[in-house]
Amino acid sequence: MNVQSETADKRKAILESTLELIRQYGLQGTPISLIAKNANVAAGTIYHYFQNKEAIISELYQMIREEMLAAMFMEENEGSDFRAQFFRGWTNLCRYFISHPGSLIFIQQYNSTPDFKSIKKKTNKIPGDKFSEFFQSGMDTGYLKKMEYNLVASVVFGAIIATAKYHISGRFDYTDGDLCKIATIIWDGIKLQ
Amino acid sequence: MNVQSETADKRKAILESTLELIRQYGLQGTPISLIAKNANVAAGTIYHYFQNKEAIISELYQMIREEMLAAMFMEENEGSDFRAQFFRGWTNLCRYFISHPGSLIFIQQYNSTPDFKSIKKKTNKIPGDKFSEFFQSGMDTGYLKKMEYNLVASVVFGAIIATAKYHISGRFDYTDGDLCKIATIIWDGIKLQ
DNA sequence: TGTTTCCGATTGAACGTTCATTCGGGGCGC
DNA sequence: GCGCCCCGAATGAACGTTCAATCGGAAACA
Repeated sequence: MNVQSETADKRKAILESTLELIRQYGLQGTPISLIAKNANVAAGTIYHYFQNKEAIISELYQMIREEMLAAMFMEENEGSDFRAQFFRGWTNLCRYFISHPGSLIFIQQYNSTPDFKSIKKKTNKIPGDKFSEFFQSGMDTGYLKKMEYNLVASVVFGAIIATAKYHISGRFDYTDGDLCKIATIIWDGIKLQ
Repeated sequence: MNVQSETADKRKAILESTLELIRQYGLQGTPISLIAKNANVAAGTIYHYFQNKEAIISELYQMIREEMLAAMFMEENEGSDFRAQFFRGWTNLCRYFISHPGSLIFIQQYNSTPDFKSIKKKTNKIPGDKFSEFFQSGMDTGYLKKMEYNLVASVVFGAIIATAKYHISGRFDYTDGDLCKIATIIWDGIKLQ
């Protein structure tokens, strides 16, 4: 096929194939054999690139977490006011999940699969802090009601997940305008009245 | 043990044991053998009461859905005004999940397990309508902003799930007062300003 | 009451399948 | 010919499900 090292390609193919299959069949519904077939690779080859199935899952988890952060803080946010930053951040993350359904499904399944709970702990702390700082700054500058971070988090992140899930499942269809409306609802709930 | 028919007890024990094990080990992490041991029953006995594993899961799903509805519309809501009805309904459902962690975990896993998606369709319609009517009446009587149901649903239900999940996972602790504060955030977001 | 018959409830070993992982070998670049 | 990449059949553990055998109490009969 290509000139460039196929080694990297195979590894990437395995990861992509795994994510795609998990989106379709779920975490426990995608055996190694299927991953191999879908990546045009023999089952044994997978064990050349990864220690075991869990290592694939783990690497996908790390990748997706980084993508999420990158998606949320995509553009320069420094210049604009707090409300605009919030809207951009919220809709960005929501759109990320909507346009990467595999990522949402993966994260949901990963989080509700007790086997993987132990590994998670390592990388848990950083994102929470970043978000919490953002909302704290909103309170300090008088944009937001004074309230604890965990209360805001429930509403803000809960709505992101729910919206993306509804959209992906086909239960509802959300246009860009709808996302803005939802962000407005949330904003009206958290802003200093 | 007891005088009363042990037949009914065994059936119930199997269901309860299954729910408890799923809470601990997840849906695919609880084999029939474990369910049997935990219910003090032989593996074969389970197949006397249920056609197969899926039938147990299915029955649990129906049970929990009914419990959810009952929890949300627990008290008489007819007399009070819309705002009070909303607060009671929201906190009731949230508290239900917090005090029945197995139910939340089960529902989450069930919804994200493609194998069971097909059976779900049968009972999907009724609850959505009930909720949608409730919010529609709020808009008609001038309590809520005019907006489509699916926009409200994302925020309201998203926050319930997220709050209960945070609480159960031990990430945050929510007191009754906290639940009220979250409900207030949401109310401020959806009410007619 | 004592004995026999009968039937649903219960058991757990056995079965067939599926899965993650291993292993021995084949081909290709150096 | 050595090392690396890759293959796919083989392996064994785990699982859902089946089934022939047993249990225990209720009904029938004496």
